[in-house]
Amino acid sequence: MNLRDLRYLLAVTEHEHFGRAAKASGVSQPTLSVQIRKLEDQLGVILFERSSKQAAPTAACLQVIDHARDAVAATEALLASAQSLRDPLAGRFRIGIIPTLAPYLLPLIFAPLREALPALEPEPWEDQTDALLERLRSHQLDAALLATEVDGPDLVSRALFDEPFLAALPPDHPLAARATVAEADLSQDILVLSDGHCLRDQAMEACGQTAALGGALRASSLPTLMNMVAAGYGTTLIPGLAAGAAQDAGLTLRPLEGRPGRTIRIAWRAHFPRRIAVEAIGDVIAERLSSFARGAAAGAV
Amino acid sequence: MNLRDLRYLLAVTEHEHFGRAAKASGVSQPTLSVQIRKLEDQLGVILFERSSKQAAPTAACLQVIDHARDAVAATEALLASAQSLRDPLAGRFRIGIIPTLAPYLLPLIFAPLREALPALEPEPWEDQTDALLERLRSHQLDAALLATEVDGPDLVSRALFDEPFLAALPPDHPLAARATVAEADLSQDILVLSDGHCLRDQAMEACGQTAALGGALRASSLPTLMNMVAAGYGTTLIPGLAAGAAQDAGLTLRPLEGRPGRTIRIAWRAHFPRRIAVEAIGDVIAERLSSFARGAAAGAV
DNA sequence: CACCTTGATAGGCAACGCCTATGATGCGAG
DNA sequence: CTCGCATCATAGGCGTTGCCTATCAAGGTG
Repeated sequence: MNLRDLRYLLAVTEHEHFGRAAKASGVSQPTLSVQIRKLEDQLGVILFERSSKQAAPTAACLQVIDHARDAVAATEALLASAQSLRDPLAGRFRIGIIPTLAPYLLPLIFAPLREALPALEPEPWEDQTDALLERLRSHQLDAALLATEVDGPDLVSRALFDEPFLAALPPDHPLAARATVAEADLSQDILVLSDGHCLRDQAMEACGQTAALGGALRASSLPTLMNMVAAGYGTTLIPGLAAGAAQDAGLTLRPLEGRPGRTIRIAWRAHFPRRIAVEAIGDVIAERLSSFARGAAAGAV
Repeated sequence: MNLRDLRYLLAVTEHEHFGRAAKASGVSQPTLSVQIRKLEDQLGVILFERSSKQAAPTAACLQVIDHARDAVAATEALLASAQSLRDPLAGRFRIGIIPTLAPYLLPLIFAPLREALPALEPEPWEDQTDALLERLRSHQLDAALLATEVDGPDLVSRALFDEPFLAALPPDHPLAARATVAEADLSQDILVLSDGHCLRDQAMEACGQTAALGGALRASSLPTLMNMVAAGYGTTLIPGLAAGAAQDAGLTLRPLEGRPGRTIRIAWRAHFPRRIAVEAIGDVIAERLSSFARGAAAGAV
């Protein structure tokens, strides 16, 4: 059975006339006769009572036609639904973002995203790198903004911008007197985030593996960490985009010698079909952050 | 777009795997690949994210698939509905019956009909001949039991049995003394039915056109007519099947000389597709009434 | 590095749907 | 009563489509 046949059935039922139904369906009358006849054979039921005047739907036809209408309506709804999904730059887009980036990046890119991709409905999802990768691989996310390279061959990524690290100090800390700070100097009393944050690993790598082992306090979030530094418990290393928040928290910031930092990347599944949307989002973020990267580089000199 | 494609879509979505979906659909994997690809082109939407491991439905696919399910379900409902309508001897059968026949015939044929055609659901409709013919022509009836020939070429009929007329008299009527009655004798004080009843015309024809002109009383139904006769207002002519009811009403019945009567026919549209059901019903009625016809003939001797 | 699995592609074949032309039937007007 | 005009059905030819098998390309795994 074919949807075309059901449309023919609806047409003949509506017109009660093969010729007019054929014209309305855009086919010839014999075509309609043959197809309706086939349908009748398949169903084992006479659908129309033919006479030289008209083709009257039988009771069986009237009982069957509601289902035909349902089927045709469903396929038309399907088509309409597909129509609205055609634009890869439109619709829901679930994007994961790591916690040390989300609160500082999202406010910067919301407006540009809305302007560049007005039909896109980004749904941010904040979690740590491993969780994001798992959700990405299980199709629960469309893309993710990370500060690390992605492994496996099933995922690919593209660098969007470099985010320098800054030394964050209590205002009365000895290092606050310097214009720039060496990473090694921080390692003495550096505080880091709790397990799972990529920033924790990056900070420890930048300042030497043994750093922070003495610190029993491990903040579960960047704001917490900044408050702990402000309270004088030690120093830390913060990503550049959090500079404003750090200053609001009363921290003193200093560029790091050698300008260490992390690269923010957008990652997606290699076979993800809306790659166009991924690239477009990447473009918007890279464009928006290009001035930031330059400014940070300038400030570090 | 084709229903087959929608089934393929459902299969791949269910299995998330082209090979297994192909096997489940009873086609080869390339067939499925090509058809799904075509569907994607038609819809302008990527439905599956292919990898070497699996074919994961995209968000667009998941949004579209409900409609596909609806369409497939509707066509299956259609098929099931048609299945149940396949037997022309099953289901509703709207049969018109004239009022001077219905109350006396129906009790006789209900049981035989039920036995011979257990799946048939007869729906009797009682009305006068003209109304029945109109409803028959407008497809509001499937067949009609009449006492007249049908005109036009769009209707056909088949005789089922002959129903003799009987003279119905008040017990104290002079004619009640005779064993048989001549029609001409009745015309003096015959009472007839109101306009529209074919029995009225037949009675008047049997007894001469001018008969009953003097009678201002024209009963609207046969029971009324019989009661009027019983009350002594005159005589009448009743169809044989009503004999029992007439006797119950206290009338004296006498055979008519020359054994006039009417032929009960079943009529239907020439193109009516359930002719088999019509014939089957006709067979049952003719069979049931064959003994009656013989008995009536015997009684008239 | 070979092998296995995945989905995609190519070529050939049969079936199907469509067309035009024609037939059969019924109805109405002259 | 017959001719003409409707109706729907049938026949033959043609192009498209869907399907198959065989093969390819890519990824992952021993």
